[in-house]
Amino acid sequence: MGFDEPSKTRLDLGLGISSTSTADAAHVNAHRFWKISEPSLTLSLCGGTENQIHAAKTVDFDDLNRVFEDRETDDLFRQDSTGASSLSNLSVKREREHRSSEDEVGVQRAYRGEDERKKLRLNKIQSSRLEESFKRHTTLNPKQKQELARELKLRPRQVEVWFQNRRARTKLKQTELDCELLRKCCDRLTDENRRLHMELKELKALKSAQPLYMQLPAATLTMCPSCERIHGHGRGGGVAETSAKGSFTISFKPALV
DNA sequence: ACCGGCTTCCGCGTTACCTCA
DNA sequence: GATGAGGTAACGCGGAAGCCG
Repeated sequence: MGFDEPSKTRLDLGLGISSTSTADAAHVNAHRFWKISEPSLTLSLCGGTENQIHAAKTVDFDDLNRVFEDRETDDLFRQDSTGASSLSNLSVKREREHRSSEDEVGVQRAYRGEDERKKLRLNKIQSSRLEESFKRHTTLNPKQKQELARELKLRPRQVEVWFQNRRARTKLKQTELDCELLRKCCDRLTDENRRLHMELKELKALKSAQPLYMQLPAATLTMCPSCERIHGHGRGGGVAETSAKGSFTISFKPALV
């Protein structure tokens, strides 16, 4: 299971979330997880309908190929066989700028009307395969990315973006769950607090209405058979003595250290 | 050992498109 | 058919980390 395995979100009462990096031999940069420490509330995001694999009935590879050919553009050629970028960061930025300037002059408008750059909707097979892969590992190393892209006839960039968005969705869902849990926790504590306040109030009322010996725990009270006095030994060495007939005296002796 | 540039990857915020009620 | 909401693919940006000269 991809996201419930590494993404254990810390959930202390202050919502202190710390991001930690974990080195992975295959992909050092890829594992930044939300770590949890005690006390923790581990939530399982797996299961449920979201991750249920869509039942794949038939595969129209011709359709897939058509889609692939339509989208086989810049990003595909940005990747060499090892998945390393062949364009420098500067080039990417320049390209971004170029694209945005193109958009300004109406190119974006143009492709919106054409099938070529219409937003791709991944089919069920692709989605389920990606989900399946995500369950195994929430990040991909370049090789995995390439293989998955080849298998699904997508550009590596698309696979990468899908994983990024998927992680974001997972995190969002986890945050929502955490919020819900915290809210419930807060409600519980509020109730408990209210109950304790009531209890305290009752005890105070009881205390002001009761004689002193009644306020002491029963185990600390002893009745003197000869004088019919009750002896209560307080914590600080103080002794409360109450006559069974009503009158009482309190005496303190220094506590032995 | 330290530094700066380059590259890659990621998270985050946002946009644009699609689907559905 | 029009519309608004929700889902999600894609983008842009900045930061972190590794590598290299």
